[in-house]
Amino acid sequence: MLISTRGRYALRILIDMAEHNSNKYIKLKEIAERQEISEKYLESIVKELVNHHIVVGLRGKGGGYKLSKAPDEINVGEVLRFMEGSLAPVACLEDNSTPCPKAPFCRTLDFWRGLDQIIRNYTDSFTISDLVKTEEAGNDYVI
Amino acid sequence: MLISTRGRYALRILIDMAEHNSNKYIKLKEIAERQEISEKYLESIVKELVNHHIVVGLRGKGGGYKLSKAPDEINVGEVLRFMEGSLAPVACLEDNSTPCPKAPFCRTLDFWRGLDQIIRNYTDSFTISDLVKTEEAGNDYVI
DNA sequence: CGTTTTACCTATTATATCAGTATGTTAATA
DNA sequence: TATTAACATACTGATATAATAGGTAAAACG
Repeated sequence: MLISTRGRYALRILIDMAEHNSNKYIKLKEIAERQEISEKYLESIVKELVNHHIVVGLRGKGGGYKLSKAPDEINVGEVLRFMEGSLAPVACLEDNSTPCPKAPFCRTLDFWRGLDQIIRNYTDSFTISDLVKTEEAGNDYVI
Repeated sequence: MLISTRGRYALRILIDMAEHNSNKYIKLKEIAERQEISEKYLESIVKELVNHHIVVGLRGKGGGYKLSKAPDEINVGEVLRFMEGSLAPVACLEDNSTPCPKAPFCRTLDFWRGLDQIIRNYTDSFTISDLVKTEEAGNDYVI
């Protein structure tokens, strides 16, 4: 049931961009260094964020990436869903899945539907701005 | 985020046993035929159910497996958790995980904790008896 | 007693996905 | 025209999944 690095890193990229948001383009190299993730690997992840119009890229000097909308307009569930392909717990609940012939007799289908729904509701209730550091909240854990 | 066949098949085995519960031992071959799953593969799954005292086995003629407790005493979340190893969405929330040094600054930890919790609450709210066919409910889907 | 039956035990394997690396190309700026 | 940084494509090692194969132990039956 683990969320892969693609989904997790995508959130970290977006949070990083939201926290360093100055309307300028941010180099991927900067993000990679701050987040301690391979720049090359991040490229493949940012590519998807660009394809889904969550961020925009600009090439050349002074280029980089920036958010294409406000952090509170970027839905966490949506991002996770396209980065992971799906968040459904079983294949038959994924989009574009071929209808299961056993569905009419399936004892577990409603259980899985319910699980799928609560995951959907929960993840959809967050935006990137909900995950961004506010004041010094992040240090409350330190004694 | 997919639940593997081990978790799904385990539920199907338990539901099958609950529906054919006559206090007698049921041969794995029967279950394998009804569920259309390889008997050999089911063996490795039932083994875990035996280890966790959910079912008991008896060898020889007239042997097989039966539930070691009533269906309404078998918790779905518990079964899924030990069959899957864990249902946590991120490794740092799994049992016995080494503490993450970044936890104090992690922007996403609370989000993942919340997700883990709703999955836990939901799956723990079901028992096998909730999944068993009641009357002809399973055919309600058929027009 | 010995044959059948069925659970139990220990490898081995094909396939796919994950997580990343490597190398090169295009476009924007200075 | 050189530099910068995004964009594109191909490849790779490791790991997990979903099984299969082949055997051993114990309970019943005749």
